[in-house]
Amino acid sequence: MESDTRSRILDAAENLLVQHGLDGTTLRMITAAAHANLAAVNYHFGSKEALIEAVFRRRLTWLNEQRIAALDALETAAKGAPLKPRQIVESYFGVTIRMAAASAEGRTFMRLLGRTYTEPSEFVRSFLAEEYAEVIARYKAAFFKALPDVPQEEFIWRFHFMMGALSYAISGADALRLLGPIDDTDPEALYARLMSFLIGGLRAPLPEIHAQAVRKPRAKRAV
Amino acid sequence: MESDTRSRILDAAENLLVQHGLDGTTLRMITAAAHANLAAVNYHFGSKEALIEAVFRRRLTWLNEQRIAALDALETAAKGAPLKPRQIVESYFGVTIRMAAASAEGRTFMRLLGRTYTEPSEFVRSFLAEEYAEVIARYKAAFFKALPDVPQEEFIWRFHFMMGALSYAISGADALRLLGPIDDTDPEALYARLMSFLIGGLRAPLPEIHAQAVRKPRAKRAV
DNA sequence: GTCTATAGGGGGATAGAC
DNA sequence: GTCTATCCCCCTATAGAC
Repeated sequence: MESDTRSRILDAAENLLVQHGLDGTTLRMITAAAHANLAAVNYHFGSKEALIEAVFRRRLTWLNEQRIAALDALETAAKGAPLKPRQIVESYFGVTIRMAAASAEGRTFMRLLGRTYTEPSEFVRSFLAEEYAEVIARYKAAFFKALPDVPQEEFIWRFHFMMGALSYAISGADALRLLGPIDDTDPEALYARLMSFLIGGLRAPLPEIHAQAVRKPRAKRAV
Repeated sequence: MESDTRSRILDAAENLLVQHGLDGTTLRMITAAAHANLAAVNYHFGSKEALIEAVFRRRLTWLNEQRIAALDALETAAKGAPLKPRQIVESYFGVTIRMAAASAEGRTFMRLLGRTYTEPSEFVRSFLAEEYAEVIARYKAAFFKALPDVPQEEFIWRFHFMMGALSYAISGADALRLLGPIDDTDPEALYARLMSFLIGGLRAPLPEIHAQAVRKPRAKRAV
């Protein structure tokens, strides 16, 4: 069961990053936890930033491939017809929740990912943008086709809100436990709850601004 | 227009914290931006942690008082009858969005707050718990009364999801702009969009797990 | 109250032996 | 590939002059 130093460093970094954040995790903490030497990080990865990037890419590349594969399967089955919004949501978020459900490592990573969406660090932003480019393009296209009545800008906001709910769902342990004792040990239940909420939000009546925008293009811009 | 050193430090810290995070912001950055001396932070606040706490409490105490006042007004008007879920949601999130809408400082602070919910740092968690205790208790009680059919655990999750959507809504500029060009300069539009989504999610049909839980208490726990 | 100067610790990175 | 030792930088906090 001896894994090589490189993998041990990645595992240790993943665990520590989710606990202490990007800046709060030091190379000394990582190498100590990985039973490796301090210099090993620079030998294997080149720098702290490059290590962090490797931690994300290791699982994120695979995750996004799964998402695309799930969408491919749906679209093949539909033979060119638009998908149901529910199918698309289940496809995207289902793959995500399933990764969290499959293993403790998956959960750790998803929590790290949830935290990191709000991390404005430039270098993180750039490689996340790279990793997500294809998935985003594919799912946006599928949603636009499935919901031709929803203005694209509205949909982008709703997808954004869905990501927020997902993020909190996964990092639930960290964020406001203030709300009350919650049982987040049952991924199937979490999946069902989240899906119900997301579909409800996605299919909600459009806010009035759209009607206004059509009828009165020169309406006052509210403060 | 000369403000005192203490206020200038708080303002500078607020701006820098949202850009660079808690660990990424140094006292040197803050005092330089505030045109104050490095030692001034320790003189006025005692430590970096105490300064951060002061940054949050300065606006959060007021914000939560507003939320409670809004709920008080609704409940007085209702004379003991349950409120509509929509009213409660609009009350809580409306106050929040309004603070973001009112000024650039409000927006900055709300983005900082959104980021911080996922910050697992112990000292942050403890003073946030303190600041939120009363609001959470009041709103939970109002929701339970308004939605007697929704199991409390389900509601706690849904409130959690709503907080996530709110958080992403406010920190929209930071998080996945990948989704596409979004216009977050119109708080009224954002309010309308978010409210529509949140109400849709809150009122969504309950997931099947509840029916199962009632009918088969000994049902297999899904992995 | 505000400054300078500095203590004292910890950070990332690297040189060079093995 | 892995280690030790070390460089050099930046951090928070404080002592003490003004």
